[in-house]
Formats: sequence, structure tokens, C-alpha cells
Amino acid sequence: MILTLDTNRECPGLVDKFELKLDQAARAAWLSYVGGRTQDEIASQLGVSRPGVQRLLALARQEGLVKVHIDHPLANCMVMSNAIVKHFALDFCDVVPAEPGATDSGSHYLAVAGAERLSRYLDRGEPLTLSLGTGRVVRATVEAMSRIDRPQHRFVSLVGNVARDGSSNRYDGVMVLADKTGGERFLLPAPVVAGTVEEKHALLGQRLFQAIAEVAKEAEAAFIGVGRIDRQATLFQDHFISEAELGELLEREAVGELLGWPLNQAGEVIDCSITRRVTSLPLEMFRDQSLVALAGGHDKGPAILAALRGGWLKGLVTDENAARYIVEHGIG
Amino acid sequence: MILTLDTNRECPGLVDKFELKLDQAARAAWLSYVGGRTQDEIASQLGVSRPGVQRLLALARQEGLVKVHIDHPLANCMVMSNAIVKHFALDFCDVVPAEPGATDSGSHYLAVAGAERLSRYLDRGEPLTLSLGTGRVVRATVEAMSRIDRPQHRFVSLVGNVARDGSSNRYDGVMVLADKTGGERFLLPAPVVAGTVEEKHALLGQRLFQAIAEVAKEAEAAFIGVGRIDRQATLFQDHFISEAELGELLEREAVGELLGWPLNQAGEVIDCSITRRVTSLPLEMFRDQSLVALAGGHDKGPAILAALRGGWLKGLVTDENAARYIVEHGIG
DNA sequence: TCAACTATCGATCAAATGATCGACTAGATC
DNA sequence: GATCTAGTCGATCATTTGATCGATAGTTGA
Repeated sequence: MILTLDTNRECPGLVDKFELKLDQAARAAWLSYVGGRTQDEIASQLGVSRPGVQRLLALARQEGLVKVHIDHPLANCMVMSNAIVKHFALDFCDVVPAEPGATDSGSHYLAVAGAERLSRYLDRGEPLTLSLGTGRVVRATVEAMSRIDRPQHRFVSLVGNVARDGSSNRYDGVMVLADKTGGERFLLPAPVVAGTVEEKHALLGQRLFQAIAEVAKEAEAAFIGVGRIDRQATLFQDHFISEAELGELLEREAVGELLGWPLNQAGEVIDCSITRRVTSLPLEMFRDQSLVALAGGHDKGPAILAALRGGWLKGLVTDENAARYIVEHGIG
Repeated sequence: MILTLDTNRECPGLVDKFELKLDQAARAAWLSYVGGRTQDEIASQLGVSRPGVQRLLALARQEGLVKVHIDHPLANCMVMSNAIVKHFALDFCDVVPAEPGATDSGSHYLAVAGAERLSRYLDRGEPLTLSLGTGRVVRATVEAMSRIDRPQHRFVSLVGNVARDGSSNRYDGVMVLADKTGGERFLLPAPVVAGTVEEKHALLGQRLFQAIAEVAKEAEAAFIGVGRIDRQATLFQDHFISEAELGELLEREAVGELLGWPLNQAGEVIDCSITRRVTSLPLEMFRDQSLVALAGGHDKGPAILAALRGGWLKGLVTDENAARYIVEHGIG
């Protein structure tokens, strides 16, 4: 004889017992979650002991009788945030809602969320070393920060603030942040990608460069952007890499970059001619730091996913669109 | 200038502040109710203090962001039960689901629910006096009781167990209950409605009658049925009242009866020729007892509602159909 | 029929929650 | 610009909740 779950008149003994318990569980759940009674009240109302109510509530949750819905656009973000944190073993993942009338890449929400994370570090009284990457979002993030007096902190830029033409970027993120806090600033006197391998080694050999690298190594956290690898890539648009080199990267199936280091779909650093000219500190260095990526937009999805898969990141601040891509392609 | 609640670009100061707080509240609510985190975890994740999380959660609930749904047929019953308890100031109200393949009046669920309430009294060790009315549901309720050894309890019948033809009802609820518990039984040697006013006074004058009434007055609780007043009424079907008397009751807008006492829509006892022949103890006597009504079915709705409106009841065991009638006509 | 095992139940304690209170900050008013 | 007020924030305590453990009863198998 097969046990069925519906109210079967033929074999009332077993089924009804469970059904009855479920009924009680539903009652208890209603009184608790909807009615807002305490477990003691429910116990006396249902005529069972308080631990009994406990068990009924546990049963109700376990059997999926209790459905909670958060009626707010952010609820969806939270679902994805949760999934991403769990799947990629992050410390945190902030997903901001897709801004209604925003452009592809520049979301103000993203900057605010990033600024909030940044503030969490800066608020502290003890001296702190923090490093910053480049990217529109990193820049917008530090700009979204409100002024706060923290002269004890130190800020290091992880990628050179020297453009291809040799000009220094006056408004590097580190500059803005140091201005807003009164902290110390350490700028890397180099381009992201050196012109030649020799140039790279010359740079790396400089005492100043090494001193700054030392400071960066002491940083507790790094806030960086995530770059795409395609014709819209910052690396290409800013002429750090040539069209031919872009082609090489695409051929090697690069989908994103972190501090100039190209990554494939699995998140592994691709060893190629460009890699040998990248002046940034090696990604391995950040394994025991909090590497936080700030990036959003559906188009950035593959790049962010690669960074996640590589296990480089400890934290992620992104938006609904990128999160959806990541969940669909990287988890679902 | 009028403040609007949507994201208004023109006046970002005030609105955005509230929106931002609501966003945080939604996040906190999600983490708490869906994610199952503790408030401490949420606090560190959101970067606020624990009391802050408390306030956010309170806000989320207050703003209706949190929707809880109990996925079980009983959820609906609980909603109505709650409404009835509150509106009529009852101690309790049990609403059982409408039994799928049940007849109008005889629901087994109702009897089980009634038996459960009854057990709550009987379980006690201290001697207890309980009185019982008549009605199919009362009868089914005591029959649904499992045997339990309680010789210290006393059971009194509130309405006569003598039919119009003088025959005694062998299976009065009190008999069954006394049999099942081993308790003492007190039966009223009278019909519900006496043949004449004189007969009533003769009955009321009997020492036995008075002795039993005394016991009934000591009762802690009374479990009674609720009668309809129409051609299907038990009073009429069992020939306690004539067709003419039924007509009189209907003319006086009687909609129900409690222990033979006819009630109008407002729940007031109607003073008429029948009232003067009812032998039952006056309803006022039960004001300081727990008067529990057992009755269900859509057709009983008006009668039960009248009893509730009169404020006679302390407890009610009913079914979904009657409860719906009560909520719709008496509360909604 | 007895024994052993298992499932259930209630007492106890630690953790989490809700609420109150005082202090502080920002905004308003004079 | 000073002071007042209202609103917010965080420390503390009472209450509520969750979990573990021992006990008990019911059941199953020998």
C-alpha cells in the first residue's frame, strides 16, 4: 500500500496525523508571523507547551508554509547579492537597483554604494592604508564621499596616473580622496602599460616605484574597477594597447581586466605580450588584502564574472544589470 | 510646494532622504526575514548599530514592505478567527476549514475542534463543574472526546432531556461525557419549553430542579449549541413550539436561540409568549461563566452573529462558512 | 511479554530581540 | 549668532526566542 499525501479516507491513521500536525503548524505560524503573538500566547491558545510551538513553527518553515515577500525593488537585488556572496565566497556584495534614467556605465547609485563601503574603512580612527585602482566608478565613488578629517590614513594608487602622452592626471582618485580626508597620497609615476618590456623593467627598478609598491603591500583594502576587453575597453580607448594587441587579447579569449591584467573566462591571468608590459602590482599580491571591485552595467557582466571566478575579489559593489548577468551565467 | 512621494529630481533633499532610509529598511528586512540573518550580522553588514537595524525593521513593517503569507487552507480561517475574537471581545474563536464533502450542519472537524476545547477543561486535575447544552454539534463534540479518567468532575445539562412526549433522551451529551470520564451527571428533568406557563413554574419550583440549577450556577464553563429560528429550527422540528409560535418568533424578528431563549438581530432576548415557557436558566446567569458556543454552517450564521452581538459568548467554535458570514455581515 | 529502540515532550540555558532612556546633533527661530 | 526644539542615535535591561539535554511514552521486534 502506498501512502498518499491527500486526505485519504481509506488509511486515516498515518496521513491524518501528519495533516493534523501541519494544521497546527499553520495555525501557529499564522498567529506568530501574521498575528504577531508571542510563543507563550500561542502555546496557551493552542494548548501546547512553548517548546511545542517552537517545533510547530520550525515545521511550518521547513514545509514551506511561511512565505515572506519584501515589497520593494531592492528585494530582487538582495536575492542576487546573497547568491553571489555565497557562490563566490565573498565577504560582501552590494547590488544597487538599476537606475531608471541612467547611462550604461555611469550609475550614481553605484558610486553612493561604493562610497558607503569606503566610508566604513575611513571612519576608523586607527591609521589605515588603502589602495585605489582606476575606472569611472572608482572616480565617482571617491567623489561621492563626503569630507571627513582623517589625516592618519594613507592612500596609494595602484595604477599609474601617467597617461601615454606623459601627462599626469591631476584628478586621480587618490588625489580626491586625500584632499577630502587630509590623508597622505602615494601616486605611481607610471603608465598602466609600459611602452616596452624594457621600459617596464626600468620603471620597476626605480626606488620611488618600489617604495610606493611597499606602501601598497601594506594596504588593508583595495578599491578597483573592472575593465572590459573589447573596442570600448578603457585600455584601448586610452591608447595603452594598440588595435593589434586588442586583437591578440580577444584571440586569447580575454573577457576582462583587473589593474591591467587580462583575464580569461575562468578568471585566470592570460600570459601574453601585453602582460609583460603591465606595470601594476601582481594580482597575487592582493590575496591577503580585501580586493573590492566597483563595476556595473550589463556589458561589464562577463568581465566581473571572470574576476569572481578567478577568486580575486573579496567584495563587490555592482548593479542589478551586472548582477543579473552574473547570476544567470555564473550561478544559475 | 507640495511634497510628492516619488523620486522627485526637483527637491532631492527631503524625499531622497526618506527613500534612502526605506531602501536600507528593505535591505534589512530582506536579510532578516528572507536571509535569516541575526540583527547583529545585519548591523555589521549595513554598517549601522543594532538598535538602528531594529528601527529599520520596524519601519519596514510599518510601511508594509514585509508581506507574510501562510500557504495553508487554515490561513484564511485564522484571519477570520482573529477578526471575530477582536470585534466581539471573545476569549477564543476556533474556525475550522469547511469540510470538502460534508453536509450542511454536521462537520466532523467542528466536533474535533470542540472536543479539543473541552479537553482543555477536562485535563485538569482539580474538580470541575461543566454544563452542556444541546444540539447536534454538542453531541458530536462529546462523542469525539477520547476516554479520560476524571471522576472528580461534574457535568450538568442545561436544557431538559425530556422530549415533548415525556420520553427521556438516553444519549444526552452529559450522559456520554459522564460515561467517558467517570464523572458525576446532573440531568434536568424537564423539556426545553414547558407546555404552559403554569407547567414551567411547577417545574421551576421542584427541589430537584432547583438543586440542579444550583450545580449549574457553579459551573465554570458551558458548552452550548446555537439554534436557528426558521422552519428548520430544532425547537420547531422537535415540536417544542408550534407553527403559530414559530410565526410569532419570526414576526418579532428572532434570528436565533441560545438554550431556548430567542434572540433578535442585536442579540437581545425577545420577550414573548414562548419566552415565558422556557425552562432554561436565564442567560444572564452565564455572564460570569465561560459560555462557549459550538455551531457551524452558513445557515447558522445569522443565529451565531446574534449571539455574538448580544455579548453572551466568551468562546466560539465554528467553521469557515459561518465565520465568513459573521465577518461579512457583522464586521466588514 | 519483555526489552530495547525511537520518537516526542518539556525543563533549562544561551542567544537574540524589543523597548526604554539619556545624550547628542542638526535645524529652526529669535 | 545663540538658544531652543525636535529628531536621531546608541547603551542598557527585560522579554522573547532558539537549542540542547534528559526523561518518558509508545512502538517494534525478538
